[in-house]
Amino acid sequence: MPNEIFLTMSISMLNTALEARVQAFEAQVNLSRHDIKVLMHLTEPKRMGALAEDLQVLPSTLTAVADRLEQNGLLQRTRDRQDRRAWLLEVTDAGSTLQARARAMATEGFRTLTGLDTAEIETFVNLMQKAMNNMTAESCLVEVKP
Amino acid sequence: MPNEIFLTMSISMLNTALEARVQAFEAQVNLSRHDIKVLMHLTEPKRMGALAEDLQVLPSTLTAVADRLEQNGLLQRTRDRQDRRAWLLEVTDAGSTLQARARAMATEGFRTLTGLDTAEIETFVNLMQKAMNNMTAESCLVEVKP
DNA sequence: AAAAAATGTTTCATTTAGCGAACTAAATTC
DNA sequence: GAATTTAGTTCGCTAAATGAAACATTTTTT
Repeated sequence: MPNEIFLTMSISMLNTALEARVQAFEAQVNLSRHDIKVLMHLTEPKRMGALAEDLQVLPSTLTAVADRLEQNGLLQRTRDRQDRRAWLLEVTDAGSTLQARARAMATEGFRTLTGLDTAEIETFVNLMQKAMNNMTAESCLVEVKP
Repeated sequence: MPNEIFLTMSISMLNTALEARVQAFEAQVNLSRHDIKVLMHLTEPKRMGALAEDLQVLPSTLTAVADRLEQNGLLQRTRDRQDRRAWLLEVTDAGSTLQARARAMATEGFRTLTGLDTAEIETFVNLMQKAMNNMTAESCLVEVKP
């Protein structure tokens, strides 16, 4: 099996396992794992469109998610002063608290699941940083559009 | 941001991007990307239950997928001689051909998307091998069950 | 040996998540 | 100023997954 295929399949399986581990947390915070994932991507205030791009979904997909997170007091929508069509999504204090809990859980989960040590994790980070840079700089993502 | 969080998010984004690249192929072969993913996991004959475990879904999820792949002549179901309740899924010649095409496409896609060179890919494989071994040996996957 | 429990897969109703066209309002282009 | 494009929402639709129940078979218990 070519290395790239092994990696593609392994990445998928690891991703699935990491997402599955969010299951217990879902019940605790009354959010779906997709909602949690969206919240975790809000490391800074972002426009709906930019967030959709990050997550590679259509903006219409995020409307309901933003509604739920807003209703749960975890984020707030504010108009972008530079373009009154646009909304900025910003995490609230409650949202930050939840993000911190989710990060702690995910950090521990990642280690438990993969069994990688600190040096290996740093190597992994270097590889993924290069991959992420390549994905964005080269604009070789498949653009999500209708 | 802790390394583990960066990795968790990057793995998710890379996985999404890899899956998105299957889109053109879907139209060519008249299968959904989920069907293609299931087919690609059949590197050897497997039981429905084992395949479900690999993919971390319930067996009921795979019934319709197996139906479509069988109807397309890409796999066949045979009874497991060791347990007549169980079905073995085995890729047909046509299925192997499609797998080969998908592998070629995914191999090229992986390189293009990540920009990683051969040495980096080998490092990545070592890390992922350790992670996969840990995931299965430690039985620390969240068991998928109703 | 018979009965009970467990397992493997399917069926089918339900839920969830995403798409995509159409819409409104705002910005940009001509 | 008018036409075109963009940002996000609405809403109908589809696909994918769950999960309980059913059936057949196997395994375990009595």
